[in-house]
Amino acid sequence: MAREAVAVQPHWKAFVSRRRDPATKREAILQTAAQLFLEQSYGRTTLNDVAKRLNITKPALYHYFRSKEEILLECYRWGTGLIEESLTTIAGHCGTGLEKVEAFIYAYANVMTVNFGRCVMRLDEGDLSSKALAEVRTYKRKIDRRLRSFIQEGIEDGSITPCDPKIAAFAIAGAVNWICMWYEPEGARTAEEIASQFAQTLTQGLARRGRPAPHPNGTRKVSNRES
Amino acid sequence: MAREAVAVQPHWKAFVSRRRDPATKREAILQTAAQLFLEQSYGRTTLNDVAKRLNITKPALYHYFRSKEEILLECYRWGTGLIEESLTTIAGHCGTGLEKVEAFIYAYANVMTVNFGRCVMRLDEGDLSSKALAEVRTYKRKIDRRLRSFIQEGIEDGSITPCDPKIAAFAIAGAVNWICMWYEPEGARTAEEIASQFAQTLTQGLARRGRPAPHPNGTRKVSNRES
Amino acid sequence: MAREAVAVQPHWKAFVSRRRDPATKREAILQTAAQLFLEQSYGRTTLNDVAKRLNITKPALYHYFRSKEEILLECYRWGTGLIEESLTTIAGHCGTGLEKVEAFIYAYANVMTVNFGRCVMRLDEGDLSSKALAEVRTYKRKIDRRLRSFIQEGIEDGSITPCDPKIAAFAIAGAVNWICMWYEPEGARTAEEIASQFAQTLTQGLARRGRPAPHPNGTRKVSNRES
Amino acid sequence: MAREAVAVQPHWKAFVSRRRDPATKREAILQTAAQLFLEQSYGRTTLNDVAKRLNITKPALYHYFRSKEEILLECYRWGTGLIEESLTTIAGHCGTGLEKVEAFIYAYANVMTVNFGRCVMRLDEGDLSSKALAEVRTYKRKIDRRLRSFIQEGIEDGSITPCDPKIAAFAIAGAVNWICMWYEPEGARTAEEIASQFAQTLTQGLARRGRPAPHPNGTRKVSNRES
DNA sequence: CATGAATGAGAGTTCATTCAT
DNA sequence: TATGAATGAACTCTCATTCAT
Repeated sequence: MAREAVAVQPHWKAFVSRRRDPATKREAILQTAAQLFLEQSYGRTTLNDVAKRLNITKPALYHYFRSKEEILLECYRWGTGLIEESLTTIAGHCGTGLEKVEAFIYAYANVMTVNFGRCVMRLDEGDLSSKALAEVRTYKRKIDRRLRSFIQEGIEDGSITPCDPKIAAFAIAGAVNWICMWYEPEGARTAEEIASQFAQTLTQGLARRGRPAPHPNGTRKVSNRES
Repeated sequence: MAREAVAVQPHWKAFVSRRRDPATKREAILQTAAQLFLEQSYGRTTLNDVAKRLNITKPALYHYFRSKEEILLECYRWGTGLIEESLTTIAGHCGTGLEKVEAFIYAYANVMTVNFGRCVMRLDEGDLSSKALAEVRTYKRKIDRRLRSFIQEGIEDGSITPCDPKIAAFAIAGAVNWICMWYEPEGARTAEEIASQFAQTLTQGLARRGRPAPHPNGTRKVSNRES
Repeated sequence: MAREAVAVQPHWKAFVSRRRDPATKREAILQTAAQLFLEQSYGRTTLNDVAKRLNITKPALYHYFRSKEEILLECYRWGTGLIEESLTTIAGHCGTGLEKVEAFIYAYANVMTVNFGRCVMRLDEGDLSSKALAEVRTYKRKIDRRLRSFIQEGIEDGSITPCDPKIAAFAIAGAVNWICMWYEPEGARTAEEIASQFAQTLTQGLARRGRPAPHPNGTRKVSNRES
Repeated sequence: MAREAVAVQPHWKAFVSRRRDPATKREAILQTAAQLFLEQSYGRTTLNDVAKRLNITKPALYHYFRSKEEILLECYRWGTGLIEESLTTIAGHCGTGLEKVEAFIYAYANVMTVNFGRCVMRLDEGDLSSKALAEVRTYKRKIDRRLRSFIQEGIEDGSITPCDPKIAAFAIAGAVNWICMWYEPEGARTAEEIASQFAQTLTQGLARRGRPAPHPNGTRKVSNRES
């Protein structure tokens, strides 16, 4: 993957020669910016930081992007693009609703471990202009709707326990989105391990199967749901 | 609760009289700041914004806080305080591990619907100085360990399916934390409804009980984990 | 006049004390800026130049004006204000059209010798935003219409030779506006001398009275107006 | 005239073929620059703007001109050249001083309707380096002296009313220079119409002939200058 | 105490100008 | 030759922070 290649060969190498593919340079800038945004927050990342890490000067960035915000927006676009891509693949595959949800969790979890994916969920939307915000919101809503539709399918085909698809989708999305907050590329678990464990936990639930659900007495308000 | 009172009586009223409890004023500032941080991001919120909304002047803020960052840090402290409080209550209660987890979800979900709680999870930690960051991280870690210990208890007392408590805790925490991203005080669902639905979904899982777990063949990457 | 007072006591003195009339300071800034705009052009005048000449710092200017352009616009407003003022006075006075035109020339010429007046005519309108430009244009058009109406009156009451009021107004306005280009406060002629000579030249014409006016017959370039 | 030809065939066409007279290209650049300087002011016109309108790249400009300022200076030179040209012609023609002044007005007015001429009078001299400024001032002074000498001649030969030639020259020059501010090539009046009307107004004056000059009593400040 | 005024440091952005190909 | 890429210098503007009253 290009991503890996770039990781191996640091981004600033894209700028050693003047005659290098501009698209490569553009991506190098985005990668670097995304990383810095995640490390220090968008607000504290200056264009100088970005430039310095790429061994170029600040105005050089303006050959590739019109403004700092455009860089931010492109990170969002790239990230949501990654997600949509896998969603489309999943939606096309046959399978029960539950299977689709599992596949969603798996794919999504993987995206959350790469910088662009993390940007989408971690960066503060308040830093986008209202126009850009609208665009990003549209992407996110599309993703959310997809997940809900999978759950709905599952309820209809009997693979998923009847529930409010909206809330269930939020729970799942939340769990998976959160990965971007604690995942560390150098950490003990691979992205795949995390992804499959998440699929397991969220679809099967925490409660032990084969015995009656426990009596939730004592827990103040938890709805009684046992048989 | 003070919080509710303040909501009814807007924060700036705390400053109408010179003879008002300084602690009240301090809290009013924090509440206002927290709200603005959530609305516009920390970076885009100026102390002028805060002051203006409170009908006071900027330097007046410096009577109550040493710096902008201190305000931010106090928001974090207040939010984590709310969480710890309920955790201690829960830990003291008897019950199975699963029950404790349920109670945790319920309590946590509620905290995520108030501004200070949302700040803890939504604001970008990159805006904290490294010292303050260390402090906040300590709080968060403590919360995370508590949740893991509940899960561990549950595994040991048989109420929870054997699993990696770390990952399970992340899944649950993620789902619940995410509430702060989409919850709207004026929305259709009350905080309590959300909380109990979440407890349900996360403990029981999505998959329908009483039938064999579905065959996830065909779904590209989902690891085959049953039988 | 305030203007004179300020000239005697240099503008930066307005800033020696922190507690000075803000309006005075605002005007001091405007005066200084106007002078610099005339000396170096708007584009080459930096806010630092303005600040330095006033012995204050750059951001202090932003206490009194929202932007550099606002300073420019205010110069225009002040200048056009001076003109309008005298126009209104003149219009009210009785007298033939020609007398009004003379009075106009006289008053206008005087305005062209003070900085704000010079700004109105010398600075490049291209440096105004389109909104501000519209405003300024409105002012200028009003002035122009006034002059034309005086000429029209004169034609009607017989004090002015029949002619196209539009062109005549342009000729007069041009001659007088141009003063701002060559007038030097320290120069040999006082503003009043200039003003009255102009009134003379423009109303009576260059040509010696008492002999027939020459024939400007349609001849394009140098008219051959023989013997 | 080259000027006309270029107007018909837009300037950028000069660059369609590589084998084109470099002088033609140089002029095309100047024409385009002059136009932009007049449209947007020198300060706001970037070399990119110029290049874009000519469909060439920015560094290409540097083949023909050493710097942006050189372009500006060349515009001035071209414009003053046009004026001098006609002045020499006029000076050579026999005729009274008044006739020469008329011819001057006529010729000058025409120059003020073409871009290079307008540049000379409209652009802010503050944008020139001091060296270039000195050069331009020399040109302008020469023109001014010429006009004054015509007036002086007229006074001596009796065709012009005795007056201060300096002031009179300023009045005339001002009126005519100002044309560059309001003249629009597409406007209702042709350059020639304007020119001859101006000659009329300025030489004959506004005041109606054949009756005594009016009594300017009542007009506040007008000096009483009649007998 | 509280405030209007002021500041220093730094951000994003622009642009004339020059390499390097 | 002619150009895309890069730069350095500068400018406007912002904001947390602190005097001075």
